[in-house]
Amino acid sequence: MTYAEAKETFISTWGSLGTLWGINKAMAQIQALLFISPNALTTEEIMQELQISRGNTSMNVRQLIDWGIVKKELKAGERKEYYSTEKDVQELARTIAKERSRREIKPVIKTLAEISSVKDDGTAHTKELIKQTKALHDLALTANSILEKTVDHKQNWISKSILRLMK
Amino acid sequence: MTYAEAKETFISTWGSLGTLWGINKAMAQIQALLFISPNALTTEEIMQELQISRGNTSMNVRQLIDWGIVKKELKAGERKEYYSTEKDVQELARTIAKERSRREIKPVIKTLAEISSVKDDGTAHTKELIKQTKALHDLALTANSILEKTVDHKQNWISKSILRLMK
DNA sequence: TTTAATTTTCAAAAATTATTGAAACTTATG
DNA sequence: CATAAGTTTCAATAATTTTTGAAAATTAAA
Repeated sequence: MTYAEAKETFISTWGSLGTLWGINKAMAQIQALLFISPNALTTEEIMQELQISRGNTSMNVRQLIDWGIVKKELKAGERKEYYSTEKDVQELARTIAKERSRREIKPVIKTLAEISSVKDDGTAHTKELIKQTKALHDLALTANSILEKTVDHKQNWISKSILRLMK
Repeated sequence: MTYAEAKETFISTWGSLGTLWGINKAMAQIQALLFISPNALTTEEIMQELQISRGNTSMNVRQLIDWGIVKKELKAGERKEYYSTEKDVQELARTIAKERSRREIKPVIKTLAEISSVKDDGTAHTKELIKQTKALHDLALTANSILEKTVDHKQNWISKSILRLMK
């Protein structure tokens, strides 16, 4: 496999994985490109490499910045903006986990709490709804708590010790 | 909140969450409906409750069956098929984790292994590609391993002991 | 200021993904 | 076997999401 092939495969694989997990392809591919690039890139370079429009690049870079995954870099004496992504995989995972928790999981937990406290009118339907949404609420709380602990844990999350504990 | 409102909110919330995570809305909503239903439902009932077509129902129920989340039930003396979903949230989480690992994570790990073993031609670009995809490969392997351990672990995954260990 | 480089916005177009519904298929029953 | 109940398939259509590109906005330098 040549460098060019490896690069293309990586960017396209990352794009597809993103799509599968509800992240748009351009956004995932921009992140992939920055992730393997030794230096920060300009809008022009991103457009060129991924063959996407200026508007698309601008919007998706902004989203990546909103997610806290990409940073703007300004070079002395240059007008253009340069973009770079978080290079440390663990920090990257932490940031993504934190954001998905904040944006998606926490709001669902709140909704589940409301739903599961619906007044019990004694019917089987209502009883089942309460039982099941309570169980889901519990699971979501615990899973989210682990996610958050993981996120705070500065060193070696996904540590060998946890793995050992689970064997 | 009345039962009807709670039910509607649950189904619609679950559908939206699914969409956000790359699962189609109808599929997520069918699962949600079965999840809070005290008894197994027929195609007709699902269509009726969710206001979706027969074809849509058929295809998405099939997908849920493929994922191992929904089971067909046959009632003695009845021609119709009844569908029910896994009711235990932990078992549900395990099944979903296992499937996403098998379908999505493992193939990516394989690709990352291939990419990261590209021949090092000494350029900065190649060196960075190798370094970064290796790191990602490592992370994915560890994360997937935890997922698998979790899945095998019959009792109390996401257990209090792990939580305690991480505090 | 004025000009020019660069980024952002957003309506329109394109691409993708989901849904419908009717025909084809399957299978249990009289 | 013939019929009817029920399920699946899939081409056409609809809905949604993404992308484009040019105009507007912003900002740095002349």
